[in-house]
Amino acid sequence: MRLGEDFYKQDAVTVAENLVGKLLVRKLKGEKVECRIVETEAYAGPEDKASHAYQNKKTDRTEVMFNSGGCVYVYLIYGIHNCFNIVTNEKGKPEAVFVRAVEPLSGIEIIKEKRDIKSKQVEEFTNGPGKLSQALDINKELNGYDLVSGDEIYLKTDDNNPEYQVISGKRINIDYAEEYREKLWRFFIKGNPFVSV
DNA sequence: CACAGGATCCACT
DNA sequence: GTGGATCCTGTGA
Repeated sequence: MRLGEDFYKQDAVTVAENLVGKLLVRKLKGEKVECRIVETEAYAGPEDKASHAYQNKKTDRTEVMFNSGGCVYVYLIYGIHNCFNIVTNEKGKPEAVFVRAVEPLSGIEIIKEKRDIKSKQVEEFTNGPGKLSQALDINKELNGYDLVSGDEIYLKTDDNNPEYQVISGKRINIDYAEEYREKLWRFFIKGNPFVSV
């Protein structure tokens, strides 16, 4: 079942935790490429020193984070990689969930084509934020895209109800965030080979 | 207008 | 384990 508005309008930590195990559907070349989300991080509002929207900082880049939950936030990092985020909570509250890793379920051939690396390890195709963005052709054109009503990219529940355990931990590469480094706002599926670290 | 730096990845040693 | 890539963005002059 497709995730609706209500799901995204919860706080970022709740959404981050519940997003693990959900399916990400991306339309590429007229085909539906499906992936299971295996790792997320919450960037939770104006008090979070790790967030781009810390202290409600509103700029051209962070503006989408202030939209109501359910739209896409894409930004470029290190001049190279796009990062895929999902905006959460009510309009005016700048919160988002960063999707760090996914497990491909269908459309592997398309993913391989989009990724251009020597390694043939399947895990290497989508086990990191920049990697999954490249694999699923996620770029700035999708910034602000509506996951609730759009057709190019959206989320749904996994109706096969697989067994998995969700673990929380500290977020990655946010050394600048002082005491917010310690927050256990990273969530991932225990033992899943596609988890990034 | 100029500049520093980043929610990373990959090839190489 | 490590360094280079590479460019957009935010900031301050």
